Amino acid sequence: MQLFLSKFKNKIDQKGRVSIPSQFRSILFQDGSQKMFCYPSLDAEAIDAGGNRLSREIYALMDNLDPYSDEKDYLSTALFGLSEELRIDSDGRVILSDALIQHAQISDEVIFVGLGQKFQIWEPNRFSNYLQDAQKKVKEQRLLLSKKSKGC
Amino acid sequence: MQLFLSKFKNKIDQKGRVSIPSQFRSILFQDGSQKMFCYPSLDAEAIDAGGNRLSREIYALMDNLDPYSDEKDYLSTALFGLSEELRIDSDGRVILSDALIQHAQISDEVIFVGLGQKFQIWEPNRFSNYLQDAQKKVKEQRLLLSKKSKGC
DNA sequence: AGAAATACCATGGTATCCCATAAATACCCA
DNA sequence: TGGGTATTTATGGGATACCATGGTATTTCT
Repeated sequence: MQLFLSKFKNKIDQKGRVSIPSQFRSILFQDGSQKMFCYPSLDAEAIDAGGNRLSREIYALMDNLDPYSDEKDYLSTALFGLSEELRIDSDGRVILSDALIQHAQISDEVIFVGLGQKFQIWEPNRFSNYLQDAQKKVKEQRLLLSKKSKGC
Repeated sequence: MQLFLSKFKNKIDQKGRVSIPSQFRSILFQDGSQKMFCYPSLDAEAIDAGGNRLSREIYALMDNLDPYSDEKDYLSTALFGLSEELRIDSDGRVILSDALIQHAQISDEVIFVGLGQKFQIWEPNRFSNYLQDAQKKVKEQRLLLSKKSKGC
């Protein structure tokens, strides 16, 4: 099973096209789709994206919820209502929708960030801010882990 | 199980290629991958690297976290987003990414340092400084210990 | 017809492959 | 054991393939 790893900065051209990094593209093609499944991140100013595995995961998540709960209504709106399957053109590019671009505050450059099962698309400056927070969190987390292991 | 041991100094050529020491390379190939898994060291100006065993260790760490928590988002960004699997070419060389080079302040030479399960890649001067500090600390630690033992 | 989406083509830069060389190491056999 | 030969290894360079990106032409839909 291939994972989305590392990060790549790519440009958006005047037609709104942006190349999917070839490493990510080959993973998408592997699980059969010529599409990129994506939706606005629930808790970040970014776009969540992936292939068939991600969309199946989302479907499964919905199935497990109480059919008549507010939670389900909310999630299905937030995820299904706003999710899209972008066609990947013959040169490996997609065109992000206005809604996605607005959510992530993207202008003319984006960063693709691998998160294992999925990846995110960020406006570069916003991402570097988020990354700083993330690194801080990791160091704290690592302290926790080392304390645990020391626990005599 | 083979361990990464000893240290080796190698050059980075004009194309950015650097040979992985053959001893390390053969260990990497042993566990099946033609890739070198690596990421910026959390607490040093160096690159942490290894093979499949190391990457599996990292992935396992992620699997233990609640899939939809902020914590997991942060960690997967910092770990997956900053990790890379560098392809090892037919001559046993890799090309370090700009991000890794910048983190470790590398110019045209590097030192590979074996750490058992993994190894690190350092800019030579930084490594010798680090080594001196480490040795100093060991001596201080020893003085402390001997004082304590006298105290009884 | 006009606008947007799609297919197709061109290009510069970079990664990858392949080969050459020199130094170091391992090997072998008298 | 010593001396010479073969193999491995690090490194450099040329040729090729790939990739991100920009542009033009063609199709599609309203």
